Amino acid sequence: MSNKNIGIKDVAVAAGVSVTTVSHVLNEVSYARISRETRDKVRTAAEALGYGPNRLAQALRTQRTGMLGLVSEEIATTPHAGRIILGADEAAKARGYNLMIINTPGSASLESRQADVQALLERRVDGILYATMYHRNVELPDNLGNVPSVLVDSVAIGGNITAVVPDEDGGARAAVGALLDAGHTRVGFINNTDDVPATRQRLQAFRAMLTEAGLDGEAAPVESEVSEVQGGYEAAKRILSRGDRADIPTALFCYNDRMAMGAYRAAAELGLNIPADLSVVGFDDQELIAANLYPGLTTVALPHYEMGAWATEHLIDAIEGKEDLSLMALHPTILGCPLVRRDSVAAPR
Amino acid sequence: MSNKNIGIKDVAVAAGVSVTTVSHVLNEVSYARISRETRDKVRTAAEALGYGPNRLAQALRTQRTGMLGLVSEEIATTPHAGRIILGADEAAKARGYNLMIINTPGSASLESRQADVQALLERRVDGILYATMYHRNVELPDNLGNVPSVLVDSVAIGGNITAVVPDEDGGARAAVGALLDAGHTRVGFINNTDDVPATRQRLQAFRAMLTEAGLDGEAAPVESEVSEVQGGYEAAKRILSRGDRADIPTALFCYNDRMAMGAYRAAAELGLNIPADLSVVGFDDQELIAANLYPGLTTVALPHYEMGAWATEHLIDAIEGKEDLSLMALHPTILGCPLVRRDSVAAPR
DNA sequence: GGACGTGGGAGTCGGATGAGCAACAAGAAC
DNA sequence: GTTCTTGTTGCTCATCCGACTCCCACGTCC
Repeated sequence: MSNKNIGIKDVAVAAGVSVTTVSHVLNEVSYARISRETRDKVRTAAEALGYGPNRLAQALRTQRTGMLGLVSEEIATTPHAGRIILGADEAAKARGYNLMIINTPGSASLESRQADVQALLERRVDGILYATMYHRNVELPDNLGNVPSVLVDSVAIGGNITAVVPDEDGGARAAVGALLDAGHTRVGFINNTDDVPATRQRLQAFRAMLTEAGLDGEAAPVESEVSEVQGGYEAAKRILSRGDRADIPTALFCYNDRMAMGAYRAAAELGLNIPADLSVVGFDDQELIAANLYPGLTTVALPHYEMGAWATEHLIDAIEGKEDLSLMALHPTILGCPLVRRDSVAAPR
Repeated sequence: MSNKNIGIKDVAVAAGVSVTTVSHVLNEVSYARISRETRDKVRTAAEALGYGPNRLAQALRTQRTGMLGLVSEEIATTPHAGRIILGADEAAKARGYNLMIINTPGSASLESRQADVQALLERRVDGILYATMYHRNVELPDNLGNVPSVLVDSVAIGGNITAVVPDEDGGARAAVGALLDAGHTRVGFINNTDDVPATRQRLQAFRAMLTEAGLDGEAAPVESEVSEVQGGYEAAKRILSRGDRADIPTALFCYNDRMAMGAYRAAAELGLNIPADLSVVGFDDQELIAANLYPGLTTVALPHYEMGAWATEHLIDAIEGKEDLSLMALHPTILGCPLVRRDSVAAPR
C-alpha cells in the first residue's frame, strides 16, 4: 500500500489545495482558519495516499528530531542494560520519541566515547541518555554538554549533570531487614572487592542496620571476594566455617545474586539446608539466577527499568522546556530498590 | 568547544570560499577540482570551528540517512536480544551506520508492529532488521517491504524475505555427539513442549545421531516439559527414575540451559554426581547460567551476535547495491551453533 | 472601509550537485 | 610574434530535498 515517496505536495494536489493548507490541516495549526470541508478533503486525501510525514524534513525545519540518543555500556554482557533500554524505549515511545542506541565498551577511551556522542549530535538528537553498566562514577565526554543529557546508573565525576542512581543504602537495609525480621541475630555479609559506591554503601548499611537492631554491627562477619559465583562460594565457605559453632551466622546477605549462587553451593557442600539452616538474600534480582535457584532467592531489585524511564521522562521534560535539568543536577536522584521475596529466608532454628 | 550551530556556511565564510567548495572538499568529491591550498584552508577552518555535518540535511538531500531500524522483541526479558543488538551495532558502526531501536512485546498485534515499522519508515531508515526473541515463524507487517529488510532468528510465514537462523540440527548433533564421544550409550533428551522449529529439529537430530551411532534412536528416552528450570527438573526426575536400573540414562541432552539447571537439581536430589554419574549438555549458552552452574555446563551456543552482524552486513550490502537480497530470500541462511565445552560431560562409569 | 473568514506564495532549515564562468596555458593559424 | 582556439584548472551559482511558517491576497458582510 503505502508507497514511500508521497509527500505533502502529492496530498495537496490530490485534495486540490496548496501545500500550506495541507500542512496547516495535518498539524492542526492553531491560528490557521480552514473550513471543515477543506480539512476533510485534506485528511481524506492524505489517508488515501497513505501519507506519512518525512521526519527528516520536518526535523530540519523545526530543529526537533524527536530522537533521543542512548549510549549504553556493554549492552549484551549484562542483562541490566536491556532493562534500562526497555524503560527508556517505553517512556520515549509514550511521548512520541524514538531511541538511537550506541553501544560502547566499558573500557572505551574518553575519545571513543566522545566520538559516540558526536555521532548522536550530528544526527541532532534532542537529548542524550548516558547509561553505565553498574552504579559508578564516570568521566564524561565534554561534548555531552551540548544537548540536554541525563546520566543513568552513575554520577559524573565533577558533578553537575542530572543523574539517577539506585538507592544502595535503602536496598541493603531492606535486605538486612528481611533477615532481622525473620529473627536472625547472627548475620554475615559477603561483599564485593571492587571500589564502587555499592561496595561501600551496602557495607555501611549492613553494619548500621545491625547496630540499630541492638546487635554489634562492627563485629559482624564480612568477607570480600570478586563479585562472581566463585567468589561468593569462597567467601561463604570461609564465613560458614568459623571456629566456634555458636559464632557461625544463620543468615547471609550477599553483594549480588551471583555471589549468592556461590553461597548456595557452599551451603550444600556443608550440609546446610536453605532456608532451614541458613537464610540467604542477594542483590540485583537477576531473573535468570534469582528466580531459578532452588529455593528461589530472596533479593533486592535494582530499578533499571525505572531509572531508564525516569531519565527519559525528565530528559523529555527538559527538551520541551517543562523543566530545568540544571536544577536537578546538584544531587543525583535516588530510586528505590525493592525487596523481592522468594524462598531463601526463614526463621533460624 | 564544538558549539552546535556551525554549518557549512560558517566554514565557507571562515575559509573565504563558497559553500559549494566546502562541500566538495569535505566530501572529497572526485570530480571537484580544487587546489591543495584551498583544501587546506577549508579543512583548517572546519577543524577550528569544530564543524560537524548536519546529517539530517545531508540525508534529506541524498536520500540516505545511514540509519538502520532494528525492531526487536522483548529486549529486556531475554539476554539474547542484547547479543543481536550488539552484533548489529558493531557491524553497523564499522560501516558508518547507526541503529534506531524499537522494542516490541512478543505479544504485539500485527497493527502495532506495523506502526513500529511505520515510525522507522517515516524517519527514512535505509533498511530494517527485524529480530525475534527465539527461532520461530513470524507473520510480518506488510510495510516492511518498503525498504530492504532482513529477518533475524526467524523466518517469515510465506517466505521471500532474507532471513538468518541458527543451525538447530548441527547444534543438536554437536551436543549429542559430545555425549557419544565420551562413550555414553544410554542418553536421554529433555525436550520443550512448545511447537517451534527448535523443538522438532533438535529431537530429530537427537534420534538421528543415536541411530547413526548404532544405537536405537527411536527407543531413546525423551521427556517433554515447559522449557524452564522447573520443567527440566521434573523431566529429569522422570527420566532418571525409570524402572530398570540398567535402563537409566548416563547422559542427558537438555533443550536449553534452564532445563539443564533443573536437571542439575534433580541429579543432586537423586544423589547423582555430575559428571561422574551423569553427564549433561544444554543449549543456548546463557552465560549467567551455563558458566555459573557447578560444574560448568557444557552447552551449545546460539549465534546471536553473529546473526545480528550477518544480517547487518548483508542489509548494508543490499542498501549499497552490492548485493541483491531477493536472491537470498529463497532459503534462510543458517549459522552454526558451536559446542562450548565446560565440565559437565565425562565418560560413563 | 475595516473586520472576518479562507487560503496561497515564497523563504527557510543545511547541505549536495549539475551547470557555468573566469583565468590562464598550450597549441594552431596567420 | 600576434591572435584565436581549445582545454584545464579552480571555484561559484542556482536549484533541490520535504515540510514549516510568516505574511499577504482575496472575497464578503456589516
